[in-house]
Amino acid sequence: VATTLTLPALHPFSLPAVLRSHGWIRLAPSSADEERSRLSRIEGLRSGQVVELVVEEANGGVAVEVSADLTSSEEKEVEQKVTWMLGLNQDLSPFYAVARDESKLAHVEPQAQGRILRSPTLFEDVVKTILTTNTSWAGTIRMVESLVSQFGDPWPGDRSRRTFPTASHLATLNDQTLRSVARLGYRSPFVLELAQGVESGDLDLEGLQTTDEPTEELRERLLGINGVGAYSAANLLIMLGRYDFIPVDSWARKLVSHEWHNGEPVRSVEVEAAFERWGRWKGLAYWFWEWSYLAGD
DNA sequence: GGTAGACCTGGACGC
DNA sequence: GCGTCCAGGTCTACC
Repeated sequence: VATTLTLPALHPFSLPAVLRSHGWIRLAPSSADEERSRLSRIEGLRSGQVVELVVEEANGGVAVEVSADLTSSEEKEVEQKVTWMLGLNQDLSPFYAVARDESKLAHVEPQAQGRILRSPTLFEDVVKTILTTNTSWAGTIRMVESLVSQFGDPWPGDRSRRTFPTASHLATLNDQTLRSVARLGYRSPFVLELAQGVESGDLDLEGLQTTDEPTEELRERLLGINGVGAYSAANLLIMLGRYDFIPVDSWARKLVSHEWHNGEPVRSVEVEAAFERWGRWKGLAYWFWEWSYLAGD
């Protein structure tokens, strides 16, 4: 460890809660220990330097151990990336205020749930989201791992560990390579087109992290990406801190079906309707709901 | 504006 | 062994 940065977090904060927020932590180049108390990730900086970041909870915020000495601008970049990934500055108190009176959500505040793990760039999250569609979770893990191991930049400390590939690198590939090497199947042209759009500047994904435009317009932009449909757009909006839509997939339908419809099949309208009363917190209420199906009732 | 059918891939299942 | 199905959907072509 050459550099240690400490970053504050808005209270309440729990690193394990963020790392458990969904499966993202299991996708390369991120990983965690068994207890989900420690995040490790290989990250490429704008300077070209590739580092390992190890994040642990400390003093109500986090301590970030970096494998190399950093310039001040590199330090700032790491701070920004980790802050975004973990949502350190997210204020969820309005959500907690409405969640207190709902027994199925009463756990969120005491357990500091509500932050959802993000990738450092929206580009990476869009790619990963596209790679969750119409496949099994094992398939998603495999496809992401292929992209990283084939097209990521190696970390000098252990060259078998690599960064998530940049848009500019992926943009140079062709459809056949993504199919035959990374085994992305029909998703290959989606990922390629996305990378090329970002690389050319036609698609300003990273600007969406901070835009204040209405959620509906943001959603339309996301839907404009080939390969991103209703589910993916809702998923990405949640990562952007907009909770007005529910990412309805087969899993969501199963949960809602067992929660309120006796296990009978439900459509997406039923899923949406079930959380309508949560307004702008709809997506979070869905995400952190204490499902009876999972509790084994 | 709503809905069949096709779509890569690999693992699970039936026979 | 081999065919079929389908998994944390989306696009296109039609109504």
